[in-house]
Amino acid sequence: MNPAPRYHEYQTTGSTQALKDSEKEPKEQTMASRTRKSPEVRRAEITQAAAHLISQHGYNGISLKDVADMVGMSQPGVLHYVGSKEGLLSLLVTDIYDANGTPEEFVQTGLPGSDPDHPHLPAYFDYLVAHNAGQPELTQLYTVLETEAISTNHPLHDYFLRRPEEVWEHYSKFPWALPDGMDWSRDMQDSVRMSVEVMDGIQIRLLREPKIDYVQEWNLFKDLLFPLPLWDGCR
Amino acid sequence: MNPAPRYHEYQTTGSTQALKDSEKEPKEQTMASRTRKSPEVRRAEITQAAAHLISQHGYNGISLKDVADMVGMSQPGVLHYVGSKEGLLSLLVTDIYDANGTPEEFVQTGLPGSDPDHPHLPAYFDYLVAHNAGQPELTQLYTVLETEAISTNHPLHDYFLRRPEEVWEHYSKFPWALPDGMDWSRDMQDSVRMSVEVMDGIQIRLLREPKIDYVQEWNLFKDLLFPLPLWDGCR
DNA sequence: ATGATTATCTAATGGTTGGTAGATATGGTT
DNA sequence: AACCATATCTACCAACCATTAGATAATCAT
Repeated sequence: MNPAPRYHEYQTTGSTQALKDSEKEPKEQTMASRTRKSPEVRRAEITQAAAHLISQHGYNGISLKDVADMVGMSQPGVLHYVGSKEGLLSLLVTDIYDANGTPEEFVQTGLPGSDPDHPHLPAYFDYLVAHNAGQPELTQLYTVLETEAISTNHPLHDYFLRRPEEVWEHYSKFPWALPDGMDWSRDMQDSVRMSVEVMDGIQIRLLREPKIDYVQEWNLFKDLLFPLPLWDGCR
Repeated sequence: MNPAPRYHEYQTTGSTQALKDSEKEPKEQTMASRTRKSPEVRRAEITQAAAHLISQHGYNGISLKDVADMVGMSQPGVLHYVGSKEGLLSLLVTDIYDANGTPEEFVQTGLPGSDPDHPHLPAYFDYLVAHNAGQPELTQLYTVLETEAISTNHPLHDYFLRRPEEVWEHYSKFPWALPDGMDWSRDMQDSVRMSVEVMDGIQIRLLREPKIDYVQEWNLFKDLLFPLPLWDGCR
């Protein structure tokens, strides 16, 4: 009994992993039947599993085996799609990037009570916060990665290092509506930077007890950063 | 040549580590001479090395070997002091804990212009921020750990989860001076929570380009969170 | 049906990891 | 000078890691 496994016999994975068994996909696999899916579907599954695992354990905290287990295939199976562990992260980032909206989307769409030609910065932040609040896992993923990327040899180190400058330049491309007498480059640099800091701070707080509401918390800060008498006509 | 190493021959460590060679201690070790130090000194060296490495790469991002290399001894040598990798983290935390001041220190010491019997919350935050700004490595260590501890199986997970409540209870023990008509429990809960969020947000931003000044940035927020007309007499 | 393509697998490799066992040498005490 | 306690080392281990090589089977086009 229990002979040396013949070549094409499948084996149940007996993991001693940091991953809790309850977290694994219930992909029972019904022994000896390979399920073959289209690359698009598989890539999506892998991305989703990676997002879930990395948002919880960080990039350094997971292995390709963890992802493979969750998606119900072997570790080299995953590697076939992502090329390397770093490839997994790249795939994840680019995938999320074009699946989520940027300011353009907001500017085109607009928000109730805002002039599409002259969007308001605080209104956009409202939109952004609501968007993030509705995707807690992705938001957590971002928070985890942005701190993990402190390490100079982390694949995303440079990306996050340059982030503030990139954010500012990106925002500067839009014709934001401002209170009378205010100048974008002169007066809004602090506001944008501080708003990002606030959101990062709230996102850390979101992971703690007792729970708070992202939107509600942001509104408290919004009243401070964009006070009503001044921004009355622009909110 | 290159015979099987005899038992008591020392060997130069040939690492293929994630740790840059330039980061290693220049402990040349002059071959075949064990340097024996007092446990207190060694423990301090280990703590310092761990703080440095973990603040940069996270707990998951380093190995005991990394610490050993930096401190100039073998990996089991380090293990002799910390017992396990988790023990290293415990040692680090408790060590930092009693090496750094808590609000008590401030309340006793006071600050220029503040009544020792009735300290002011914004004044304490000024002190705290200045303290943290002066210890960038420890501050970064805190930021890294608090996000890494998102993972439910991270040794510090529960600690950070409970942090907000603990902070509030701790602060609530002091006879803070408040503006007229204000009640600590009723009116200051938001301020305390938001201040912590702001500091966490700033500390993330500190790791990015272009550089900002912690104290200066905090002052911007302080003016918003503790506005002058109201807190005039308490700052 | 046949065959090409390729998604997926098993097996194996070289390296690192945290941790253990036991030898050795060092510094302080007698 | 002899000795003890222990700090530190070398050697070893089992587990895990990312990655490669090559076999196999599922799907699709013909």
